[in-house]
Amino acid sequence: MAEDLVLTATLAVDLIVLTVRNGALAFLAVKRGVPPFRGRWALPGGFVLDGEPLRAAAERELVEETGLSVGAHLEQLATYGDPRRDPRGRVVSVAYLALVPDLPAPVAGTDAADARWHDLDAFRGAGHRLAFDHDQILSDGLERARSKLEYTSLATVFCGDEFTIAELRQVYEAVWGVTLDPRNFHRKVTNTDGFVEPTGRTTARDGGRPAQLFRRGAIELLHPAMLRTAGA
Amino acid sequence: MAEDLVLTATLAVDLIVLTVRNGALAFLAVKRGVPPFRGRWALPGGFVLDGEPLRAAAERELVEETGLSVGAHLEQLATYGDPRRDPRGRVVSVAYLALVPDLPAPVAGTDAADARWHDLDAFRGAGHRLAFDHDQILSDGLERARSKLEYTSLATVFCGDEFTIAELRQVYEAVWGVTLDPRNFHRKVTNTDGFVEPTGRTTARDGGRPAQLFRRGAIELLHPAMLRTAGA
DNA sequence: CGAATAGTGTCTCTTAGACACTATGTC
DNA sequence: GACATAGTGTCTAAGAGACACTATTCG
Repeated sequence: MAEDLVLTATLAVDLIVLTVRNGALAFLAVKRGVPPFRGRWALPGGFVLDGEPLRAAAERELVEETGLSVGAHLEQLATYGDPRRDPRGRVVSVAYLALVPDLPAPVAGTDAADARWHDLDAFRGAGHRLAFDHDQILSDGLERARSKLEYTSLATVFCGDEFTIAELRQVYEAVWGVTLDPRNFHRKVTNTDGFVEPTGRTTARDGGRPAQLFRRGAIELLHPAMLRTAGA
Repeated sequence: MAEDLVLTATLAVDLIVLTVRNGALAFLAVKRGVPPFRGRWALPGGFVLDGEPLRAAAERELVEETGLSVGAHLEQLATYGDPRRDPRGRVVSVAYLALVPDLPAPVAGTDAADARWHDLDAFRGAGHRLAFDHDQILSDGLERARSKLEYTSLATVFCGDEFTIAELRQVYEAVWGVTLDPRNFHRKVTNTDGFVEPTGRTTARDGGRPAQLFRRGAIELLHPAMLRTAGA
């Protein structure tokens, strides 16, 4: 292996930030203010700095580009290193997946012309294309999120600190694109030890019988798993 | 973001190559022939070349260092980018996980003093430590393999082209470190459409009643999943 | 009151797991 | 024959899903 052939690449991080807004799955995008792909929507992200851990770079870039901070859940997704994925040269990007509750509107940072939440189905239905290979990255992140809802209690990170069972169900319905039976869902969630814990308080924000409020339980893995089967 | 602070890192790939030998889970290691960590066991891997896709680098390094080629299954695992993970400087490593059938002994390449299969439990039981952060990478790969056996048909890639149900069961037992009921396992596997397909041939290599031989089926995802619960 | 949402009871079907039993080879 | 491994039958318990029913609010 000749030393002069060894690659020194520019390292970037990109973020798939998912949330549930108005019952629909949404992701965070920034409109590029500089070339390449100027004016196109892209995932938030940017270059890793010298001496900076990858995860720290992801957190920093999110704040810089959108004014939001992650808090809830941030995990590494995958690394994208196709030699031609960036027209500027060899840029290898480590993608991170963040799942967050319904946050305020983002504020575009210096390199961005705009930043906002996009309803995922609407964005794709309109035929929009993200910059670089970000459509692929977004798809991979979405698939990771969908499958993690099955066997972990991660759905709770989409909710606020206190939430009703119905709100939690709407998370599953939005992420999986299915309709679940509210009664069976309620029993399943409340019977799984450690999934959610009652706070003792109630809310009537939905107009019917007041619902109990819950918070995240201690467990991370669900036994048995939630099933992605569609209901009525 | 000042341009002079942007990181240009050296990119590497490392491989966790797992197989089942003599009923035990084993991984492939090379003894380092050059500093740093000279003389220590490490995962096979090396630097990505200019213009080379990451996955191609993983395949190339495996052949160069051990004479083995992957064939069966190779997937990206995670990327390790701690600024101090390599004493030579900032080296970011993309780890790949390979699952292979029982292959011949590896042959050490030019940079390696030795290359061989290590029984995983014996290696750890003896208190050996891999170079760099490779213990962590190995653990992560192992955990990925363990969980993927649950919900995919990947266990079959540990077997040869034709295998008996008992051989497939031994894969699960070795990877999960449990004992499974042969009768229930047999029924479960053969009743899951597309998991394995009968070849019509039999073998008597284990001294009892001849067993039917099967090959991999078409499906990739198992419904319902295999459960990691220990049997008698 | 009706409408709406929260939550429980209960039935059926499928599957996991335990394990008795039968089948077919070698020695 | 004994022994070993392959494979089937059957029972029980638990969970998924369907859905009738009760509970508690608002207007």
